[in-house]
Amino acid sequence: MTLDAVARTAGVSAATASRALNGTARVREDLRTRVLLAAERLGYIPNAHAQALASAQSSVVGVICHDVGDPYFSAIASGVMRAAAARDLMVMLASTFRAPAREVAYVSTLRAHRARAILLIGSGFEDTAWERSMAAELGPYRSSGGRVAVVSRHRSLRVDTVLPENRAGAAELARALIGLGHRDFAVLTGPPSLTTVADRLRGFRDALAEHSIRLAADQVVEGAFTREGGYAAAAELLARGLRASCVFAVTDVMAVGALAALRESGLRVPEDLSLAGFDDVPIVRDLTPPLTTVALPLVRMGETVLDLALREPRGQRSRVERIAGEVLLRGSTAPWRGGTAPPGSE
Amino acid sequence: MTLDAVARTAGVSAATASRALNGTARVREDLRTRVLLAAERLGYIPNAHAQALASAQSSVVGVICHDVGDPYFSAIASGVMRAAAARDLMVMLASTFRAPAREVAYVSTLRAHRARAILLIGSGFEDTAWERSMAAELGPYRSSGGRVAVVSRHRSLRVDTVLPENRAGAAELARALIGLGHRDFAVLTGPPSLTTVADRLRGFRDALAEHSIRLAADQVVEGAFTREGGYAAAAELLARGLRASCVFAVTDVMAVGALAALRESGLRVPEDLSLAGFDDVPIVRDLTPPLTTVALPLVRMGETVLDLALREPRGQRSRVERIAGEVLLRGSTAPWRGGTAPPGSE
DNA sequence: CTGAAAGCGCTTACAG
DNA sequence: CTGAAAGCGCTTACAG
Repeated sequence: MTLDAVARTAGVSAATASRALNGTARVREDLRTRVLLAAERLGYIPNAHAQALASAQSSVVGVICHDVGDPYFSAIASGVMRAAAARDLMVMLASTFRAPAREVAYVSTLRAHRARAILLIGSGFEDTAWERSMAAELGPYRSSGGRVAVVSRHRSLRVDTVLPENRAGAAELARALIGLGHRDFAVLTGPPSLTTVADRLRGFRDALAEHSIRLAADQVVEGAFTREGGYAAAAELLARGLRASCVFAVTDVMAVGALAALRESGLRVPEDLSLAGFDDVPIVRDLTPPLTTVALPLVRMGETVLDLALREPRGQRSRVERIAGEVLLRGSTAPWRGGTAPPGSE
Repeated sequence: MTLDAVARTAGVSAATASRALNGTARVREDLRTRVLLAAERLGYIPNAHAQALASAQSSVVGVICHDVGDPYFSAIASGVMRAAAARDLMVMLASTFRAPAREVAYVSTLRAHRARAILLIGSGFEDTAWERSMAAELGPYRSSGGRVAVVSRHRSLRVDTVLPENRAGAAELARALIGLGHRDFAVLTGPPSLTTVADRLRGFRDALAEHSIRLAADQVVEGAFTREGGYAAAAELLARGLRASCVFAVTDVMAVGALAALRESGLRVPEDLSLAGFDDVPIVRDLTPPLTTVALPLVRMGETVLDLALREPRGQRSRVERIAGEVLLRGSTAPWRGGTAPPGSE
């Protein structure tokens, strides 16, 4: 079924059929009707590739995340999908399974598909080699009209960014925890090359420093950015000898794993140990106890990043949409030792 | 950057350049090298649309699910992504947000994109009108070489299917629960037009009937297929007057909502009431108590459905890959009233 | 408003 | 093994 066939059975030229079907130009009413009818009758479906080739623009946007199976990305992706549907765009989704090289390769593939926009979800890497090759892909893409937007800080990419305030959020969380009376902390952290990890750790540390609290080196344990990573990190922390009354896992997903590990070792949360995460992925409010965390509006961030990518740029500068995190004190954190905490928090 | 430009700077014809780049035919070694070098130097990226148009085949597969934000779909999608990556295929993902009409529309769009395969994830609808329009899309697509595969039962679609044994799984769960001594059950169910809901409900009911247990009409409450749906359904059940010692939510996601509602009303799980779900989505083992459920290998199902779609069909018959569910008795279900249950289960 | 024609960037018989 | 040429199925100036 081609346009030509439709045109022929409608008794018009392909040009007219195209215009009638797409509404790109005025077409005499009766011709229009005939074309539409013919298309309907023949079950005509346009060839998106031919359209893209002829018009030099496609209706797909590319989204690259680390793993759709992770609730953080799945929530953001959900927001992107919603925004894409509203604009009649299709989404090409790629999971890198956390391999930076694959991320670059996917950008290249997305360029081949002439994606109207490319969205990088998920933390950037503080890795010069990676940045260089990523920039090498993104540069030509953008100068040929492609739009790029990212979620999270990507150091030198200079692209439109939806920027969760990781540092401020972690700092505020730390202050709230201090407000509960805690003075000894441990941190379960992720791969240090991820900007998200670096920022959260730094914010947390800075806020502790405000109160002259130091984070002992052996109380900071690194793990993979997954539930299993959180589990292993917590186990390692216990093996090293826990000297904290409160543990901060830099993501909720890690916190979930940590909770399991702590439980298995016989520790009660929050009675023996408080635990906090970051992100507020959908499930953590349903844990027992519900997890204290820094809430990010993940779905909205997904909508925003697509909007940002597609919105007409006004100048040279890349735009940054800051997203504040909201500290949610829930059941997984308790006042220290039965509550010597001051009433007003902080 | 076009193929022609590469060919020209390499001093060969476009045909040769194409063959060298794609490895589709033998090319004299020195020419091949020159082409590859030229492409590299020019930063050549092929136009996937032109390739698809000229070769009449694309390298994308389409996936339609209800909502990527839901852990069930996100896990399956993760499996699809992995399988797609292994085959160097890109995935076009669509979320219908549970609107059947949108599902049909997406199939049409995917046809326009000449997707090599279309995967329908998520339950079918027992709705004749829907089936008719879906079949009207799928038929022409398949006879023009498109592959289709689905997860879950889609009544009359006659396509390759990854079929979780919902009925058998729910029946086995019921037997295990009866084995714990329970005799009074309530069910939190989803939209009855979904085949998944119908099958699970039926399997559960049938197994109860084997033991002459009837499910009272007012103890079966319908809710949306979401956490909120489960929450509301549980609340409604309580409002009607709970007369069960064990509640079965037809999906884990609903069970999570139900657990919250039960808790809020002051009921303890499993001391006052046992609760079970279905699917074993990643989080439920981390709930407190961990949820009893029927485990489905979701990620593997995602891999399987893509493999199935792409595997060369051998005959006319559609293939069915049955997936057994494994009953996992965890902490959310307890023996009835302190355990009159027989030792061996069942 | 309508149509003939060129062109989008590739691939692939078809000759050589 | 290599190249000239046709063709994939559209869109869109350009005339009329």
